[in-house]
Amino acid sequence: MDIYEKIISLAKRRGFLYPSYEIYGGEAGFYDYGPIGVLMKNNIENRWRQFYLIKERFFEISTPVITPYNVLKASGHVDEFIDEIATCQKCGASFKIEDLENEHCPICKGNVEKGKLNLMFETFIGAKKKEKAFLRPETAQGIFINFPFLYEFYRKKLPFGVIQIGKGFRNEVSPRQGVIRLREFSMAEAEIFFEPNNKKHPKFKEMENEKLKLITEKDEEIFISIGEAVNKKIIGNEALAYYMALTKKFLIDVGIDENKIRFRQHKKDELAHYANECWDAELYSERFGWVECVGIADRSAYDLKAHMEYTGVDMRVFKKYEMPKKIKKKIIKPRMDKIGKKYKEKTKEIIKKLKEIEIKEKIEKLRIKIGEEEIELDKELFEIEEVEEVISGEKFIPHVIEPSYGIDRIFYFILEHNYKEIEKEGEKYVILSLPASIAPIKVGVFPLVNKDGLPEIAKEIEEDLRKNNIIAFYDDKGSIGRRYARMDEIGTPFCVTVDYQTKNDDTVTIRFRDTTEQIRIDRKEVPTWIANKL
RNA sequence: GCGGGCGUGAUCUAGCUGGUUAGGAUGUGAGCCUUCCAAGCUCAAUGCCCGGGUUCGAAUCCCGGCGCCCGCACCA
Repeated sequence: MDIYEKIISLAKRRGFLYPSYEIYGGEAGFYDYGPIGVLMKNNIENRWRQFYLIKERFFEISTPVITPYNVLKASGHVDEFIDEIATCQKCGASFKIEDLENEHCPICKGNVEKGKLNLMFETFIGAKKKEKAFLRPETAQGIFINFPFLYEFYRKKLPFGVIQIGKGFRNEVSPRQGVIRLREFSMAEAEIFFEPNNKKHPKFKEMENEKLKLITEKDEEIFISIGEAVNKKIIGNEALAYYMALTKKFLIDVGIDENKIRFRQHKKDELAHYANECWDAELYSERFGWVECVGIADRSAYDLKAHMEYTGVDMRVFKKYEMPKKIKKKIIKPRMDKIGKKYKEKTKEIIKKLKEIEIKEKIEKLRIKIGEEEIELDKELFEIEEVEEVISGEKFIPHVIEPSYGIDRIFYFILEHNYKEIEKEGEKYVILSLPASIAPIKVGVFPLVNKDGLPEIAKEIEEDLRKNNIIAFYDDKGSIGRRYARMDEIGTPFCVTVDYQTKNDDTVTIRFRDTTEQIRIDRKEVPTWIANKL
């Protein structure tokens, strides 16, 4: 059995993960989180909030999974997600149609069959009059389309960030490798809006010495501080670099092995349609090699611009100059009475066109195009006037930096990186060395033996811990060693044991998962002691 | 999606050249025992992925589906 098989087996046996719909034969690309798995997944997401909501001061929103057609048409997903593919009927190989030179398979010259590959799940809104829709392929669009509200909420100041944790859906061609490639998955995304020419982060100074292992676009591997990487223009801007370093900190915090993290830059041809620079945090698996778990992308103005063009809603922000600029310019003042009389219903269109024309020199005649028709305006139909205009600022579409985390993959890697097998009296013994903050169950509470009032005291302690919002687990089955082993296997960091000494001096032992060492403390201090370790 | 391998209680597996009640280990439950690391004893529950075919008879052979794994393709 290799590490992946061991983990999947453990995960199923101990209630972390179950294959979805198993009694119906299973469904590829879907996994259920069991009782222990949900506790751990929630802990990962809450640690993520600790970083982004608490420390970065971003607010979280929650938007629908079902997304109308137009939204994803505008964002480019409808066109970019539905690939035209060709499949060879002879050898079975598939190609993108644009890679095909003629109607024959480039490998075996067999005939090809053309078809569509739809990566988004389709659905419909409404029972009678059906509007086409999709399950969202990313949570980000929900944030972008709320930009005008959010900009108002943040009192019209850049930069600001908005986060969302939720489900995303991609109808993968062939999902495999368990929770690594799912059709329905959890993602945690932050969208941070910047002025296009000022992608600096206020806390960059604190982070600039953080070192990252980078694989650049040219496939060079370097170990470099983010400060230096930005200086040398290896990473495009401070904001990207900051969130890369923050991502590393987060991953280590939730239990990822520091030596198994690297950041790989997307090459030009693998960039998503919306991104102009992207770094993936990749984690190393003994089974799968390096796997992308976080994408940190500079999406530029792509999304806001797309929604603005599609809906006509202004997604621009206004920035005041420090000193208002005064400029002189010539404008066209149309003689409305004359134009109206001459062109009647076309007047509106003509005025609109005139506003777009820039005047530099004196002119006698104006030529404009309305549809196919060319119209010439004589000089008695307009006047040229020189005016002084005060411009107090400018409007622009903000740029977006987006760290996007695949929660399920991180979940798997935490298990893999913390899975330890040791020998204990000749037998295989499994310990999951999860960080206390991530551990599904925080503390096991046991009576040393099942008599003489010890179980009652242990139950009181468990109750006491739960009153303090600590997930504690009471167990009196089997021997004490077996109970410790059960807790070690699901990563419970501490076990409290009530013994005969407890009856004399009201102290209990606390046993540490990774060292099996024990200390003795007053039983009343147990909840506070545990809480301080989480 | 194509090709190959595989599918036995919750887990790991024996059986698979067709033939009694499908065997073991781990785990689980009940009870006994037990003064700190998967001890022991007694008892119990839980299984041949689904469907069709061949046959007197299928876990076993054949076909289809589903799932898992590997390779190719795909992974915005």
